[in-house]
Amino acid sequence: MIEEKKSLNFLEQIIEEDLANGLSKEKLRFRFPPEPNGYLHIGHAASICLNFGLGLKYNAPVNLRFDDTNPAKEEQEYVDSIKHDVSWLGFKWDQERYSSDYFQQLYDWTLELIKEGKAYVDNQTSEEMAIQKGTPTETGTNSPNRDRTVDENLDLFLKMKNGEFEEGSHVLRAKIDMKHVNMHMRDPIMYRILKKHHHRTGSDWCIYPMYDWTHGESDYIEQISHSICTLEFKSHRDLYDWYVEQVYDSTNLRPKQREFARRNLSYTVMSKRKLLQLVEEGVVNGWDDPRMPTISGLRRRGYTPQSIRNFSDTAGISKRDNITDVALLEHCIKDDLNKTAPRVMAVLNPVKVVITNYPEDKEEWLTAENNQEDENAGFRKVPFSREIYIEKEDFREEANKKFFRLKLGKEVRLKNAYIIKAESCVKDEKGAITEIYCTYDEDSRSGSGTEASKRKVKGTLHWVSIKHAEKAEVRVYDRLFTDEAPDGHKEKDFKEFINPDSLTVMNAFVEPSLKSAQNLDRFQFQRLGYFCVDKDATKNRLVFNRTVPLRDSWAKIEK
RNA sequence: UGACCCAUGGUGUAAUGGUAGCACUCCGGUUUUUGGUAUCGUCAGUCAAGGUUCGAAUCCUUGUGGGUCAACCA
Repeated sequence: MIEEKKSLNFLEQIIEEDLANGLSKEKLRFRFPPEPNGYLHIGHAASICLNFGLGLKYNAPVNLRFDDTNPAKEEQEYVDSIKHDVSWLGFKWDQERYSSDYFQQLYDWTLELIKEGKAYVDNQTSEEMAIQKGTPTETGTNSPNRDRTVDENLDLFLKMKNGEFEEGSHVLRAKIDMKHVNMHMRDPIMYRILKKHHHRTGSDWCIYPMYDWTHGESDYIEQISHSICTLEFKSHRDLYDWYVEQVYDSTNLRPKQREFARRNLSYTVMSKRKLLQLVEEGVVNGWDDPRMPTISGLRRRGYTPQSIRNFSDTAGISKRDNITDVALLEHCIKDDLNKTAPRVMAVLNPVKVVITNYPEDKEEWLTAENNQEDENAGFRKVPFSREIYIEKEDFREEANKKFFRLKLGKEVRLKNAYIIKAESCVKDEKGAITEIYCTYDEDSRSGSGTEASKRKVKGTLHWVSIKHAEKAEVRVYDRLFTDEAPDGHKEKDFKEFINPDSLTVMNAFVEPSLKSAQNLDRFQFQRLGYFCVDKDATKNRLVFNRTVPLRDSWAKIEK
């Protein structure tokens, strides 16, 4: 047996190294730490798949921790949607935690720090403090309040906590080093006054800890072995370590922050701010608009959890800036749906075909295979009659040999039905074809086993019987932006690249078996693509979203 | 005029001192009652220059290019 060794990404290598250096496997613990102030997107999915993937790989617990230290922006609604998205992706967290669970512990530790002379209250304006902070190339200068006595600091901090000061008037700062080369180490703010209602702690607090003071300590409290975040936090690592050092007890594990590059996707934007802009300005119809790269958008678009997980695994993890081709994501969903989606027939752009030698009042229910990629998928019945719809693009009066479809005097196979030959057509005053007259070969019924049924004809078309067809609204989506990196242009706003044709609504006809389709049911409309039922559908109105089209090599030949 | 991070085909990633591999995309062949799928194949890469070494994508130096860092955001 050949043991194929799968290569490790750089984070797994770090973990393996730690294990080799004596860290016991039981101590491995991870977390996914979203801030509940927005919806998750495909970039978050990369982080979710990474952290939960490590949990699965090492059989280690993974906490879902909401980083809720800013009551001004955070809401229960986001907590709910995040939990839904993570579950939908198929991951199970060990514990559901909130940074706000640790407010008291953080406060107690802060008192200790103040007593040790490692933190002080500053009541300058933010402008004054910003000036003293210096720049990346110039060192900072000390605050005039830096040398307050411990008693003074304790007293002022207590007053901050008790709500005796106005918002913005005082902050608590860690006393580190205003000349430090890393700006985050220049006496960072630990607490600010915010007299706001918190979604979990209500009005218990009017001081709230900042991210840096909270995150590492939360990791420490939960004993997270590897705290994985994106690269922009790299320079926070010094501070993360400094804070953890203040409370670290050597009988415990010291968490380790490591950073990876966030995942970018071509032809879209990923920042919460820009996504929000698209929603607020009505470019899209909400966070779950199927054109959005949000998890909820992808879900509504018809993406499966498995396809998103496959995408994350295939795209991998590294430390370099990247723009992953959206074609890879599309490949992953096609690959998944090809194996699982039932095939059905739908005509998006219909033209009427009359089969002149088929009896007026006859109808047949023909047998159709649900999915030839899945032998357990079974069969269904599809009605056939004298008048059917086919796609307009599937007929031409004349065409060259490369056109395998219907043309005058030539034959094609109707999928699961008969071979027909086009005899004539009718056009309106503008020259558009309105009706096609065909004859059929009665002996050629699919699956009948006759000689005629086995005849090789080059083209096979999908169709629906007019009198049995269901009407359906079909929403055909294209990429939201016309540029591969819409926010990668310094001189141009990303909205200049919005694709005006990202949504086309079509009035389609679908086979009757689709009448009972439920929200999120996924299908392959044969020869067209993968589609799923949209939440806008009702009992009396079918609505489908096109998830992704099938590969279309004919379109290429045509060019 | 700083510190730190990064640099492998068009894209995303492997190879951690010993044959530059995989996936996507593109292009072509075969099969096909989906111009789908499957399958076979083609094109295509180590940022540059030095150095160390029998041997460098890998180690060192210097460049070049890209990114990050100065919210009472996370």
